[in-house]
Amino acid sequence: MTIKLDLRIVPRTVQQEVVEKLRFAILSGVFQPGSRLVESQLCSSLGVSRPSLREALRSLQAERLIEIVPNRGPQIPVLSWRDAEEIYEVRELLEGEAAARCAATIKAPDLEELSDQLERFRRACRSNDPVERINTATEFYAIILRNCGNKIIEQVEGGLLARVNFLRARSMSLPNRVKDSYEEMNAIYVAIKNHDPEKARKAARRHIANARNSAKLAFEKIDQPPETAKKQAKRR
Amino acid sequence: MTIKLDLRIVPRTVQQEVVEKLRFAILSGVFQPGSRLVESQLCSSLGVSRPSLREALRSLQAERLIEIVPNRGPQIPVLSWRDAEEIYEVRELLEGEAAARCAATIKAPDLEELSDQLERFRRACRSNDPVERINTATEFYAIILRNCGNKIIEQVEGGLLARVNFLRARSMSLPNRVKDSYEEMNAIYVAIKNHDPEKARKAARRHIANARNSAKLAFEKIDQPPETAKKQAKRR
DNA sequence: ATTGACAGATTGTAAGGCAATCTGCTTGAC
DNA sequence: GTCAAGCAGATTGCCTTACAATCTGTCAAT
Repeated sequence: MTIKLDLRIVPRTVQQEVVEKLRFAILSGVFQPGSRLVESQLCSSLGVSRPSLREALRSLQAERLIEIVPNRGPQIPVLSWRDAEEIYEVRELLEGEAAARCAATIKAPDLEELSDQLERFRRACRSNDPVERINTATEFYAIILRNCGNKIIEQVEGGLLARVNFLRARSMSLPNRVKDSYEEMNAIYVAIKNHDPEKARKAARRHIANARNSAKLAFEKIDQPPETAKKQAKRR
Repeated sequence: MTIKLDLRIVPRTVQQEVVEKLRFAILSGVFQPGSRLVESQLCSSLGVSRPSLREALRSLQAERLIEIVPNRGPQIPVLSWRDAEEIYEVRELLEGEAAARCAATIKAPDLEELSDQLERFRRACRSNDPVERINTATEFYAIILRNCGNKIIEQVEGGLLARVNFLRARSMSLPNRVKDSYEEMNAIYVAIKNHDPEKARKAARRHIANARNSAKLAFEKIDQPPETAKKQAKRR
């Protein structure tokens, strides 16, 4: 079997770099939800012209990472709990399906990669590095999604995950959540290893459902001081 | 109960109009798959400046209605059958879920609207107006999606539907497909009316699965003369 | 306290320009 | 005749400048 390698070189354009930089910044929580992004400021801090920046903003708008109100400009959307909940509901469907397909079709080398990644997550849990926990967990899901045999699921999930990602850091830091999280992910892995699609689907769904519940607790904690939130809302 | 009316006026910007016009044009099949879109031509035919057009193109790119290759510009993506199949697979999941939720929660007035729309579709089937058939069928699904209580499902489905829409006109025109289609949609409606979520889910999934099979036949019919397709591909 | 008007800030859109890249055609060598 | 090299035109990526439309906040007037 020959190695299937994609040699295509995709030139990196300014526009792409801006999209990636801004996406990373948004996901990292650099901008407060509800805050406005001023084009001229972004231009100077990124070192690009306004047209290039505006193209990048349109891309992010279509990804729903920012909202653009005509004549007011781009701003970081304020995610209500209901919004987040709906995303988790769809993720439950899609990740369940992905895990089931994965269990049916995954090959040995990919399975091994999944196992390694789970181990990495376990180690990250023992250490006290929340960023590493998120990264290893994300990569664990990513392997499942890559091997589910359906690129659309992968694409859609990627978009949804981005939008609730900032909740994950908080919910992961809830007491006991890390340990539960590992056990749930291990259950998914075992079901996939045993090529049991329905068990894998259930395990994945349960995992997302639990993550949703943790996220809800975390969300209420964030939203608890309503004074600050209301002032913020009024100011814009 | 007071009437809940959204009085907000959203000013229409040039870039929005361009996005809508181009999206409509793409979905209507004005451009051949694989053909390139030249910015200067689009600018003059739309009567807008290049920056505005390019912003609109970025939006469409993020919707995956066009592809933009650096230094080559935008082009209409060539949908392989596998791509289309994967979209149908995800639609089966999502529309099934939407129908089930709809069955659980839909209220009388919306149910009546659904019934009316089904009747409109039935009439469109009797007439020989393929455009009207597609429109009424699309609106039938849209009502279900609107009432499923999850905006994310609605959004994702909208994006997916757009990308396989051009296949629907062809698969609908296959012999007997119209009649089967009506009966399947009627089954969905009856299950929703009876507030039977699982039956609604199954009916919706069966409907999409059948639509997928018809689309496959239609797709093979399009793709049959490989000479033309290859010449087209070579030319770009 | 509410209204009205004004100034400053910001966005929406256009136009022009130039370097980098791609494409197709021609030329030249074998 | 075939194939590689090179050239010219077309096209895109990106920047700068510009200006009208719109929004926001302030301040005076009622």
